[in-house]
Amino acid sequence: AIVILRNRIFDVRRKRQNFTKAATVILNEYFYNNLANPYPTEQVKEELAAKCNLTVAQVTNWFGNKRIRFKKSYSKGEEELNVEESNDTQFPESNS
Amino acid sequence: GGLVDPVSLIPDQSNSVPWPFLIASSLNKHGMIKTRKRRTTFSREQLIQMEKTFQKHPYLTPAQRADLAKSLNLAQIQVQVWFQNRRAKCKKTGI
DNA sequence: ACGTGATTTATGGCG
DNA sequence: GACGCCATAAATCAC
Repeated sequence: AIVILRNRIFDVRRKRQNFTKAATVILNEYFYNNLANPYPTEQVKEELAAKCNLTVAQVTNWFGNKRIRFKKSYSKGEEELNVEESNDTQFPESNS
Repeated sequence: GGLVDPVSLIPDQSNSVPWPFLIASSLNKHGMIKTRKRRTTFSREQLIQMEKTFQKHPYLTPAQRADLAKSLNLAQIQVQVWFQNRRAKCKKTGI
């Protein structure tokens, strides 16, 4: 924890490194065993984090990325849901 | 002994629809599915100005918000949301 | 160049 | 009812 804080303060930039194979296995196991509801509670996140030797924030990020990427890969190749698009909600444009 | 295809680990629930493949979308006033605003990436100047303002006042009054939005050519809601997210980040990093 | 972990806009719910 | 916070979606960044 202190190391993390020091890294922040001293702007220690290091390469983003992937999680260990073991950690990925544990996270995937939970994800696919709970596909109907892949939203671990705070407590479960803590348990997973401990088992994986990760922070809770990292576990949260992992599930966020996993959900959206799984959904994308799953719906890829599936038939399009025909969704009515409405032009009636317009947003203010911003120069970006 | 190779790796198992993760999808084969999916428990047998093929007759029930798993998770958000039935998404509860919100509807607009006409009962149509509302389209989500595309995520815009703010310009460097916009970010610099908002950050500068944030350091002075993490919470904006409506008047300050209106002025800032106007000067950056952003919608007020975008400025408002940016400050909310900025506060959340502040809290997350503990700074 | 891509994959994957992290960060940035935007939404809905709740207090 | 406007506003803040939270968890999250989805796009984007960046190693």
